[in-house]
Amino acid sequence: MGIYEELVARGLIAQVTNEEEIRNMVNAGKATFYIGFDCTADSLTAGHFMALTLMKRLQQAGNKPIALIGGGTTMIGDPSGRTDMRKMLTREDINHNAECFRRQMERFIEFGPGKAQMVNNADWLLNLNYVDVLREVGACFSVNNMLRAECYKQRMEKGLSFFEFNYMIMQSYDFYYLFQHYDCNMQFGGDDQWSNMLGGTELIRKKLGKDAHAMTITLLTDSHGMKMGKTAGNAVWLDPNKTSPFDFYQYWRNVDDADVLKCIRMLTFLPLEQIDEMATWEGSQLNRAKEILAFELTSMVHGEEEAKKAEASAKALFTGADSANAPTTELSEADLTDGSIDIMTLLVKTGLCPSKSDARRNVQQGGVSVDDVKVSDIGAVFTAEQLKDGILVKRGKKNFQKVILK
RNA sequence: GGGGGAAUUCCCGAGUGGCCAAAGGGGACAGACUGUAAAUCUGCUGGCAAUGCCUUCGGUGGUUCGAAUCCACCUUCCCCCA
Repeated sequence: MGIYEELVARGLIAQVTNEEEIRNMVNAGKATFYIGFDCTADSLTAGHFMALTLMKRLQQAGNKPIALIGGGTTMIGDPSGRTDMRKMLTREDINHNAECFRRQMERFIEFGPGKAQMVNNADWLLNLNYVDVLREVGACFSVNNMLRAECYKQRMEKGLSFFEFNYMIMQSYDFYYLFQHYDCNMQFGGDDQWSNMLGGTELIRKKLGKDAHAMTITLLTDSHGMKMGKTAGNAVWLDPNKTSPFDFYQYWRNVDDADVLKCIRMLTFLPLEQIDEMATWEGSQLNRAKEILAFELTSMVHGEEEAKKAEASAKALFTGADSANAPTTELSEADLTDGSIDIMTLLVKTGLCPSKSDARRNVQQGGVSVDDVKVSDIGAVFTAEQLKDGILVKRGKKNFQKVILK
């Protein structure tokens, strides 16, 4: 089985421009492909993770990845699937973000001569001359066609500025540029990028009379059709300072029954035979599959060491065993009032609740416990004596902090 | 260029002088049930030194005892005509 067949079997491929040619090229390790990353934040997210694993899979099969940092395109912002315009970022922010991306990617992909490369489209986009671009590139685009593109549909109702409308042209130019200067013959991207990507292959055909390829990755959605990798609108980050390894682990540990197998297939590197066997598991047995998923992904992103810790913490928390690896908050004497601390202040200090009002609600609704004893009195107080040995504070079933007085 | 409309809390969306921290829905959070799942039911959803006080209805001023609500100007967006 070639790499292309494996990608299909894992359900990773959504659309391709020419299946036959792409299969041959990819299986023979002859593709030089790029994936663009918009650097709108200072960390990659779980959503980018799939793209990273895909680059890795293809690299292992002998193909050459190019990670394109959108230092130039981020100056505009992709309107695809958005209902409002993105906030404009400054150049300094964008450069900082690009640097953060690079560090995270190096964990997955081998960069170096003859291996993967990283490029920044700021290097060629920012110096373009407006009139030249209009004459050379703009002439190749039909506004009529662009308006029909799926990615602008939503914006046709809310309004789309000319500024953003140009995003597709910039992205197409990237491919055109990489095709000429880096022998890049294929573009990868999320399925929502399809129309932007076709813009690139069209441009190359019109300007150079040559064929380039495009291939999209299935968007990872849950059983309700929502994009995965987000919790309550917040992204699940790959940066351990933004999403702790434990929270990262828990995110995957808690996916829907209906989504586990799909996630394992698409995101992990476990052999397909092993996955097919898991597919026969049912009911509560799926919990085992979720543990595997969470462990595999956490070790890829944060290392096996961290994955083991997260797994141990999770087990300890839910089985009531020792809490040696629990996330810990250290308090000092200064955090105490008259040698003790009340439950509401404690919840806020540990970050378990955002405000005292919220802490009060949680206590009143019976969601708070300390060392597995429910706290129902909002005036409950803990003394320095109790805190010295450490106590385990829980809000709800899944949020907890060990608190210790230093 | 001309005319008309809109901006409300995490999101959608009611509210057109006091009864408004602001209906309803979604989401989130907590509880019950479970398998750390889903579905369902219940509670809850600005903050605080909490039967009270403070901040919030695009921005800035104004009218009024009192403004999300009225007036002026500004900003942004939508629609129609050119």
